Amino acid sequence: MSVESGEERQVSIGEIARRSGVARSTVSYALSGKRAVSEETRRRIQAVIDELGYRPNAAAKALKEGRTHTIGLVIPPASQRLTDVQLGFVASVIDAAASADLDVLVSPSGGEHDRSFERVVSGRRVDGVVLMEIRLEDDRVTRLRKMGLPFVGIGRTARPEEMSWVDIDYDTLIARCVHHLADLGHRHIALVNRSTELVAAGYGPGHRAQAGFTRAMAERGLRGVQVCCADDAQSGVSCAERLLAETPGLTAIATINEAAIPGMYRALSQAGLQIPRDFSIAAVAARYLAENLHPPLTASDVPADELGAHAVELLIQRIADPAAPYRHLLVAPPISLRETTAPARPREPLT
Amino acid sequence: MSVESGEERQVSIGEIARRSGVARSTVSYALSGKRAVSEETRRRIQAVIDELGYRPNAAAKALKEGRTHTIGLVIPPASQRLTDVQLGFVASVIDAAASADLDVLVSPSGGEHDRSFERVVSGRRVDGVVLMEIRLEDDRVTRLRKMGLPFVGIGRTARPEEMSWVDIDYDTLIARCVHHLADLGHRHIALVNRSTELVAAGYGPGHRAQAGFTRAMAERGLRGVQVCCADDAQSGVSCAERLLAETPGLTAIATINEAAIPGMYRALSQAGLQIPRDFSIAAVAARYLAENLHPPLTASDVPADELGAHAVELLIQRIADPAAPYRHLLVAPPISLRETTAPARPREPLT
DNA sequence: TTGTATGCGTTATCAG
DNA sequence: CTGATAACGCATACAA
Repeated sequence: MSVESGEERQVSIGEIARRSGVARSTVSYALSGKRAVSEETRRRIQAVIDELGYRPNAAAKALKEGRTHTIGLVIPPASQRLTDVQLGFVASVIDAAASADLDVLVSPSGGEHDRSFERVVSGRRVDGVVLMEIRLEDDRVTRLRKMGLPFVGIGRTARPEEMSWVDIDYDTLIARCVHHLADLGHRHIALVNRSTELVAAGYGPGHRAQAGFTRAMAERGLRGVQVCCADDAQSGVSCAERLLAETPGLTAIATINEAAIPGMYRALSQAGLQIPRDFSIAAVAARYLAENLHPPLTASDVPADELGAHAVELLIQRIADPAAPYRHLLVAPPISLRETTAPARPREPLT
Repeated sequence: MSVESGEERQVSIGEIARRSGVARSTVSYALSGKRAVSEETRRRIQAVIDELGYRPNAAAKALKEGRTHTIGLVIPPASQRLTDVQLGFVASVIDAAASADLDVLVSPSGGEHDRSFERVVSGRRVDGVVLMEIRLEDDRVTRLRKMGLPFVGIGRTARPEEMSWVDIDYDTLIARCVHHLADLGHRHIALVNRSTELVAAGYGPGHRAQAGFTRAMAERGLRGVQVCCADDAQSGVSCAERLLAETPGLTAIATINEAAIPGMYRALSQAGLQIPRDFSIAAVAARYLAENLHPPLTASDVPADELGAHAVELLIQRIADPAAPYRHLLVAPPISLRETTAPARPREPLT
C-alpha cells in the first residue's frame, strides 16, 4: 500500500511566502492578479501552493474584506416537514447560490427570538439573507432592516414597497380556481386555507387567498365557506370530513394547503365520492405533488425554481448596491388542467 | 409614528470599550466570564452594549479561535428533487445542528471537482462535515480525510471501518422484504433498484440491496429479476411496464427507489392490476411517502430523524476529539405493514 | 517588479 | 481587578 501524502494541515499565506522566498504580499498579488508579478516568481509561488495545497482562510478573508460570500436562507423550523413548494424554494435558492459561487447558511427559524436567526444575521456571518414564510407584520424583516443587512423575501409583508421580494399571487390564483370551478357549474365551493395559527399570525398567502376567494365568489354571485386546516394529511382528512358533513351542497374545494391534499383525497374516497366525477379540487401547489397524486391534481403549478433563482438574483443586486430601489416579482402561473375538476354533479340527488 | 432607532451599524468591541471607558480585553472578559470583572464595570459595559446592540464579529472570532461553530452538509445536487428519505436527512441534520447551536452550510455537490464542495472544506469554513450519498469509493471521503477535517457519513464506503457513519441496512431490509413476500406465496419477485448510473458509480445502497435480494431469493429457492430505474415517477412507469411485459409470472416488487414508486402504482393500475389484490409492493422508504400513497405502502420506514440527529452527534464528538475511535450506527427498522402486500394470486390464471 | 507596514475584531498573555 | 499588547491570516496602501 502506498503511503498517502500526509494530512494537509492548514497552510497560511506566510508559509507559502517563506517557502517561495518572497513577501506575503507578493503571494497575495500573484493570486489575485491585482498587480503585476513576474512570470518567474508567479511560477515558483504556484509550485509551492500546489505542493502544499494552500487555500486562503475564509475567516481571515471575511474579516479583511468585510464580505463572507455567503448568504443566509431562513426557512420554517425543519421539525415539521416542509411543503413541496417550500422544498422547491429551498432547493432552487441553494442551487442558484452555488451557481453564483455563494455558499448558503441555512437557519430554521420560527419563533420571535430565535437563536439561529440571531446568530446568522447579527454576527455579520452572511452578506445577505433570503427570508421565507414572511408574515404581514414580520419581526425578522424589521430586524434585518435595522441591521442594514440586505435581504429579499420569498413572500411579502403588509408594506411590500419597503423591501425586495418575489411572491406568488395567491389572491389571483385562488380567484382563478373559483372561476374555473364556477365555470364548471359548481355553486358551493370551499376554500381550505393553511392552519388557523398561521392565518391568525398574519401569514400573507393565507390572507390573500381569503381575499381572492371572497372577491371571486362575490363576482359569481356564490356563497362559499372558508376553513383553516393544519399542514398535514391527517388534518386534511378531518377537515374534508367536517366540510362534507356540515355543507351538504358542497361539490368543490379550492385550496392552497398542499400538505392537507392527500388527506382530502382520502376522506373523499372514504365518503364514497369519486374525484372528479362527484367532487372537484383545484389548488395552488407544487408540480411534483400535483403530478404524483391520484388522480393528478388540477393546480396552478408554483414555479419555485424560477422564484428561488430570482430571489438570489435580487439579493445579489441588493448586496452590490444597497441603495438601489427595491424590486419585486409577482407571479401567477396558469392553472394546469389535470384530472380533479369536472362539471358539477349534485352530491345527493334530489328525490 | 415613532422614529425607529437608526440602523445598527456593525459595532466593534473596541467601540464598546471606548464608550465604557475600559480596555477591549475587559469587555471581552465581561462577556465571556473567563476572568472576574467588578459588578460595577460589568454593568456599565452591559449598558453600552445594550444601547449599541453589539454582537461579536463571527469572522474575527473564527480567525482567532480557529473554530467556526458551523458544520457543512453535503447534499446531492439540488437540481433534481431529492427523495423523501434524503429530505428527511437534511431536515434532521439542520434541526439537530440548530439545537446544538451550530450553523449549517449546505453544499450541493455531485461531481468530482465541485467548487462548492472545495470552498466549504478547504477554506476552514466549517468545523466538520456531514456527507450524504456516499459511494463505495468516494473522492470526497478521501479529500476530507486528507484535509484532516472531521466528518461523518450518512452512508458508508467500501472500507467502513475507516470513518464514522450512520447508515440504513439496505441489505437486511431488502432481504426482509423478500422473505415477507415469499411468505405470502410470491414466487416471482423483482428488485427495482436506483438508477443505472448510480449503481454503476458504486452507490452503496444499490449494491447492498442487490446483495440482500440475491441472498434472500437464494435462501427461498426463488429466482428473481433485478432492474435499475431512474429516480423519478416517469421512469417508474416505464420500468414497471417493462417488468410486466417481460416477466409474465411476476407478482411482486421489492424496491428502494422511492421516487419511482408513484410511477409504479400508475403503471400497475393502468395495466388493470389492483394493489395488493393482484400485485404486491414492499419497499424501503420514508414514512411520509408510505403513508400518503394510495394504497398506503408496506415499507420499512427509514428513521431519518434519528439518523440525522445521530450523525450530528457523532460529528460533534469527532470535532471535540479527532483522535477518538470511529463510531457507527446501522439501523434496520421493522417493516410497517400497510396495504400493498397480500397473498400471491397468479396474474394470468392458467387455463 | 517587489518588500514593508498596517489594520480588520477577537481573545490570550503578560503586566500592573 | 484591569490595562496594554500580541497574534490569528489576509489584503492593500505605501515605499523602494
